[in-house]
Amino acid sequence: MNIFADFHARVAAILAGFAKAGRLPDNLDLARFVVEPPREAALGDLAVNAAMVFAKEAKAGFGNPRQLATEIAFALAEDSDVSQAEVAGPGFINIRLQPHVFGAVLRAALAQGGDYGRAPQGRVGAAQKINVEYVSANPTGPMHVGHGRGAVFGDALASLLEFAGHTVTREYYINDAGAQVDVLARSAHLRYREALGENVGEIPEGLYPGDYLVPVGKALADKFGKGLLDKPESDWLETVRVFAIDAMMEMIRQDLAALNITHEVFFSERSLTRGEGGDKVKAAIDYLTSKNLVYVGRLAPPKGKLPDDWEDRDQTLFRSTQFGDDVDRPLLKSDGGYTYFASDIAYHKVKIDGGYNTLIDVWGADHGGYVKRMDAAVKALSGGKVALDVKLCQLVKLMRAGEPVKMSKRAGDFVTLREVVDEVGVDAVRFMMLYRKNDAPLEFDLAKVIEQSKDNAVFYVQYAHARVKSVMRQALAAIPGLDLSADALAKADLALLTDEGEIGLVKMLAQFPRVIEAAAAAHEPHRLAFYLHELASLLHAQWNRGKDAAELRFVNEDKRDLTCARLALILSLSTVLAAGLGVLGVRAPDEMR
RNA sequence: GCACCCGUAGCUCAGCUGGAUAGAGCGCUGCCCUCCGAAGGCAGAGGCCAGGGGUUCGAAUCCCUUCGGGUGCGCCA
Repeated sequence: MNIFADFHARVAAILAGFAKAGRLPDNLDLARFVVEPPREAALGDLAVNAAMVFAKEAKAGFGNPRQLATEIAFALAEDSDVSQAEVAGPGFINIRLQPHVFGAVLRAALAQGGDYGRAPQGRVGAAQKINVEYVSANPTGPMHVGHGRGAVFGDALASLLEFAGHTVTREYYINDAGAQVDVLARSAHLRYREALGENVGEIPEGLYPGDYLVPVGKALADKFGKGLLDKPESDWLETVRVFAIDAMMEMIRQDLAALNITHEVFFSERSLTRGEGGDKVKAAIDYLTSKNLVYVGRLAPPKGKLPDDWEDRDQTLFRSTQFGDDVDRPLLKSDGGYTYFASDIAYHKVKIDGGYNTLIDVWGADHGGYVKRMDAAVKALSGGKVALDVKLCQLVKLMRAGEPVKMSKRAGDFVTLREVVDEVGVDAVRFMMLYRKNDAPLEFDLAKVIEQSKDNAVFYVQYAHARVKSVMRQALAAIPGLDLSADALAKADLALLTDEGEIGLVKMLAQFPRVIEAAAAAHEPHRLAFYLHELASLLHAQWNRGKDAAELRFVNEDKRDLTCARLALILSLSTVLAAGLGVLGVRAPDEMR
């Protein structure tokens, strides 16, 4: 039950009536106006801006927007759920709802439990098939904190979209085709020689020095003995590469598992050219060629400082400028191989052919310069039918008690994602990474996130949930035999909830479905995190009012009906907290021990 | 030189795709525990939404521009 969407439909119906009577054009885009909570609660329960939005269209039939507003308000006042509808300010319609509407919201929330706020089955038309590609760290080493942010973001976004009624696939693109996996193979081979007793000394420049390859070397030695020793690289490279990539991917999978992240699809870049179905990169290029979007030409060198090895020559180019890119982009390297972009085009073509309406790519901010060309490619490949949204995650600055954590680039001496998770826990890592817009830089303070104070948003929200559970336990102790099930509490006399704070909490509850919808539509899970924090804040505040005024406490032994009504309220709130945290992948504990 | 992201309270950040008098936490000042978890809460001070133009009923939000910060800039991934 979403009263905002509900009343949007009712106002839309009123407008349609005016259109039928010839007083408004009948091609109004009804998605343009909104029904939202008013700026201040004192103004009412719902605010509608339709009259102002359609001011231009209403000129002929109504004169000025206030007249349109007045007539909409008049029609709304007939609604049995409305106690008052009045025009205010430049043309807002402020609606005050009958108390029974909020009772109905509360009962609906209790009846639906963890599914309250989940998109109803009825919205088939709006549901999409969405592919979320995230993490996609190169399989050359353990994940660092920056990867972790993209991972958590992508995972929470995927869950959010599912909760909002979409069909979602979580996907990981393995960059296993480039030169750096050859470097990985050489590095692993060195560790292999080391495992067989050779003193390899310092790891040479250009190879991966990290200790994490030591066990890979040992495993190679166990499996192949001396079989890969004293042979030219061409004899062992392929074997070692496959082996090392598998080991790295296994390690990455474990890092992700530590964050409760799993992907349904791991897509190998290499499989594009060597997998079943032939060379998919060639097929993609052929497809673009057939659309006359590929040509051989010369690119102007970039202005400013020229690259040292610049060589003016013809290239095979994709006409990305036709789709908004700044320059056309090369598809073939000078050695004849495919560029990374060419592979990525093929990869996105595979996704498009998979029937998705929306593709979401989660990348690090350092790939921002790549967005336009990818967008151009998806437009070209899908004929503009498939939407691509690239979400860029900014850097994570690791801090400890206000001081930056030193991250030297030397010898694999960096803080891994795993170390951070082990130190502060999954919940803290996940929530803090989501408690920020994805395109804003993030300061992650290792000391602060394990602090148990309101300074720490994770704790604060979890505590709100635990506090409700605690009150429930107290209630049972105070009134033995009380039935605390949602079914029983839903039968309480909810009209007894008349305190301002209580009504504020019910309104907050009513907003949950709307927050889910908006956050999902904008692909912004942080909105949910902020909503949960605000909900927790209101809950703590109401709890505290009971400190000063005993009659406001949730549990009153001698007022059983009132107690039940209040328990119904906070139970529904705890359900929302649990559901919301669940979407973010954070636990909702029953007690904070 | 060009492109993209960002600029909101002393600090860290929200601001619901253009709505009403711009919000929260920290920090600062002053309060609240014989009482459901003070691991909390209440109140106060603090702003030319980087600057300047524009679009319209209405702009922190959209467009142009200047300044300041970040990222990237044939064939790497």
